[in-house]
Amino acid sequence: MTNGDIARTLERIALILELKGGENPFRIRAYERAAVSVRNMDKDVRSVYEQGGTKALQQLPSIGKDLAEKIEEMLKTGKLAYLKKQEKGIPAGLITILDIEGMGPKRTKELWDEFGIQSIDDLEKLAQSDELRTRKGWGKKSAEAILRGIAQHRKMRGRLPLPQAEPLARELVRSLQDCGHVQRIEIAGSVRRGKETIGDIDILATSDKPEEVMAYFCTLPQVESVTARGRTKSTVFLRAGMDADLRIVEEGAFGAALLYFTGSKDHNIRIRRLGIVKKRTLSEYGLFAGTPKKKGEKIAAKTEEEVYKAIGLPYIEPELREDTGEVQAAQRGKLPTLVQERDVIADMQMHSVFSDGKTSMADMARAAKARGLRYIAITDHASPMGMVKGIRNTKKSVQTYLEAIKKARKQVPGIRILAGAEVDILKDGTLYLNDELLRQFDWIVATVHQYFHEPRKETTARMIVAIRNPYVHMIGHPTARMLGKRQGIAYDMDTVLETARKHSVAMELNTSPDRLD
DNA sequence: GCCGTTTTCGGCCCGACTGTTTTCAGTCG
Ligand SMILES: Nc1nc2c(ncn2[C@H]2C[C@H](O)[C@@H](COP(=O)(O)OP(=O)(O)OP(=O)(O)O)O2)c(=O)[nH]1
Ligand SMILES: [Mg+2]
Ligand SMILES: [Mg+2]
Ligand SMILES: [Zn+2]
Repeated sequence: MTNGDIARTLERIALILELKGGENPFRIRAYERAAVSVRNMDKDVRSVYEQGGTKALQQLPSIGKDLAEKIEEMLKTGKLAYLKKQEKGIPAGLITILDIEGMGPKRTKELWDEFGIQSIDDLEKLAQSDELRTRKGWGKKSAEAILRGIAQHRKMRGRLPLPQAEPLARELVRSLQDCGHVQRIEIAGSVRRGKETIGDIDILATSDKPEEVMAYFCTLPQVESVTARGRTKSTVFLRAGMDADLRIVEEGAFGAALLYFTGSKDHNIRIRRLGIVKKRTLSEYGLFAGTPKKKGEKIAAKTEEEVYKAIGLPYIEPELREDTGEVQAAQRGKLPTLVQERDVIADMQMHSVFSDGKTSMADMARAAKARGLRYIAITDHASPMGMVKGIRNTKKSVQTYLEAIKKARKQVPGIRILAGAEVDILKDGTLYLNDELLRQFDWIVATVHQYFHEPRKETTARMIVAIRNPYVHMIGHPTARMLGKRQGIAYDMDTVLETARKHSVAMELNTSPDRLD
């Protein structure tokens, strides 16, 4: 079980407890929080457990004694008796109904109890029939909303990788700017936080004519259907197969609203609790004295910095706002400095037309020089896989490649060009190129391109063998994952990182949009 | 179920939109 598997199991427990009803909502929330915590954690839960047992698990945020034991059971057996027990009597399809917009646990349970629906298809038939309307509280519009929700669900593409979602968000912003009544406008939510995958697009704006902008938003050509439309907030379903939310606020509350709408939800809750401690209330409208019911004067709202400052925190970068310890770090003045684009002084992973690249070595060197990079490494593929063009495991092939690099150096003076290669790590951890060939390079990037599903222990050993190879300088795209397509390979990351540190081998932070590895 | 400048019990974020509601529950951000 990976962190993701554990998170999904905890989430499932939360959903089932909600569906059954009568459960303490805060207990349900505890399962949800734990799921988010495990999913966002930079540590591998299995490694934590193997090193420190349930005691160590309990040190993890939102994991206490009970959940530590449940996680232990999951890691040991791959199953969880508690979930099995709770699941009894709950049809599997029932939980999928919760994916329909507007169908929460209460309404789903009601229709299950009253009409015996067990799946989205059952729900659809019910909403199309006259039967539903016989029940108090379920009118014509309710049935329509259900059918709309089901139609959206069937076209929904699920969480999209950031590089696919961000252009959609930018396009929406451009469209809204054309409306003429938009003053400020920002992308918020998970896109602004730079999350790897995006559930929906969130946009915040100010306007002199909010109603008109909302009407404009809901009738954009990108919009397939409208889920909710109010004065300050609307939700639409895009033809692209994803939701978009627009929030419009007063100029004077833009900072507080941006803070709220950027999230994450758990970050919001964390900083709102800091407010409560000081007898203050934080919402998207600002930081106020008093409680929600007895709200006093406004203390801060204009900018995010101002709001953070008023609750005693320095500005926290959106990328850090996941409630993974950033608030505590901020309180202690220990926030990390994030890498900026201007920090990049070299490109150590570049593919030319010699393998799967689209550009010549010389053209890339020129472009790098123009961007002010100090040096680059050409790292064409060296892979045994037939379909990958590139460097072969022969003296002649390597010679041809190195000569091409030499030629590029002559063509583009004024930037250092390292002779590198991205060499496949074979099943046993050895490299595709033999040592005699490897030693002719300046820079060796070792990467996994096959045998993705080997057992964890073997993969850990395989990575260690690769790192110990004296010719290897860097492990490229360390987990080999592809966002939305392929899970990363599983190994004991802590042990591998420790080995890499010991041997001074770099771990690449691969920023290819579909890897973010 | 978790957690602690409210420390081991008693809280747990705050507000918008929808529908059929005569006063608010459910769902969602
Ligand atoms: N205070 C508070 N804020 C919330 C809550 N739910 C959502 N938000 C805020 C923070 C979120 O980042 C923002 C947008 O909500 P989304 O549901 O779109 O979440 P987000 O964009 O973070 O992730 P996503 O990729 O869309 O799943 O709204 C909540 O329950 N409480
Ligand atoms: Mg979102
Ligand atoms: Mg949203
Ligand atoms: Zn690769």
